[in-house]
Amino acid sequence: MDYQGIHTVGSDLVVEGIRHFTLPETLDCGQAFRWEPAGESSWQGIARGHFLRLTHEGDQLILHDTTPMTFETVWEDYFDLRRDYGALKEAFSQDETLERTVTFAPGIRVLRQEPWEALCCFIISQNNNIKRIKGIVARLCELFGEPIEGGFAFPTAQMLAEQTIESLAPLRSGFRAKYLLDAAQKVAKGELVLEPLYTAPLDEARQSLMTVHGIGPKVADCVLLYGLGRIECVPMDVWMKRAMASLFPQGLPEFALPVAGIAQQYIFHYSRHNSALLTV
DNA sequence: CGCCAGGCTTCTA
DNA sequence: TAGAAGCATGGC
Repeated sequence: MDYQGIHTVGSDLVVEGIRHFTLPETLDCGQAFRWEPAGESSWQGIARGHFLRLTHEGDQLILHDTTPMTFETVWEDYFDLRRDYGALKEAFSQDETLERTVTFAPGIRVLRQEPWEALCCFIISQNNNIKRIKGIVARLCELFGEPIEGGFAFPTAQMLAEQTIESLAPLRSGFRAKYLLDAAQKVAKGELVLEPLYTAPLDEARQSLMTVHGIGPKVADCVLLYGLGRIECVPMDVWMKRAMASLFPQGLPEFALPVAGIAQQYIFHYSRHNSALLTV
């Protein structure tokens, strides 16, 4: 558990004694695409159908206009605050290289996003850059998402399944539009059911995701890690391949394998910001 | 302007 | 079955 307790101040919810969590490192490390800075020490975004603005002050995390109920049912899980990152990072420190990547951005946590949203976002991410991914995701929500307080919810598979390549054109998502459509249709028809993938055997889950046209091994692993809580999963994109070859030519240390996806997030972020240090 | 982007599908040998 | 080309669009 990475916080001590909560209390309310007016309409805000204050998380006391927050540890192993900083907003820029967690919300801007390439795992989620709907968060943006909102002033000094504050960020805002929409996830799980809720708008949230939050502020980090000292060891307090302030969730503005949030009830204890919403914290307990949405945000505590989304930010994975029940997980003990202190223990995790201490374990990672057994390996000198892994320790270096953790020290570089110690405030990273792996978010527990909605599987359908993660699926769409990482389809969009393929052969794309972060800036444009965010733009496409924003347009996707504005055009097809349910209006909510503060913006738009992520569109449902049913809503997207009713679209066509032509009606998706305003997204300017290029060749990925047909992939989104196929994913939406398979989910809407029940040909792909995401719920069981939280617990299904990993390779079975991966194969199931890869039945979607446009989902390969890397996107499937992103959905498993970021959307389905499968923290043993390591998405191997170009940066991770480079980082692994350079920093861990023998592979990750064995003790890290059960939580390799979390290690991956530190390594990924480190390699993106220290590409000059990666030989090979 | 030209290269590249948290890859995948399709074509080719 | 491996490796390369093509893909839409726009960031830098």
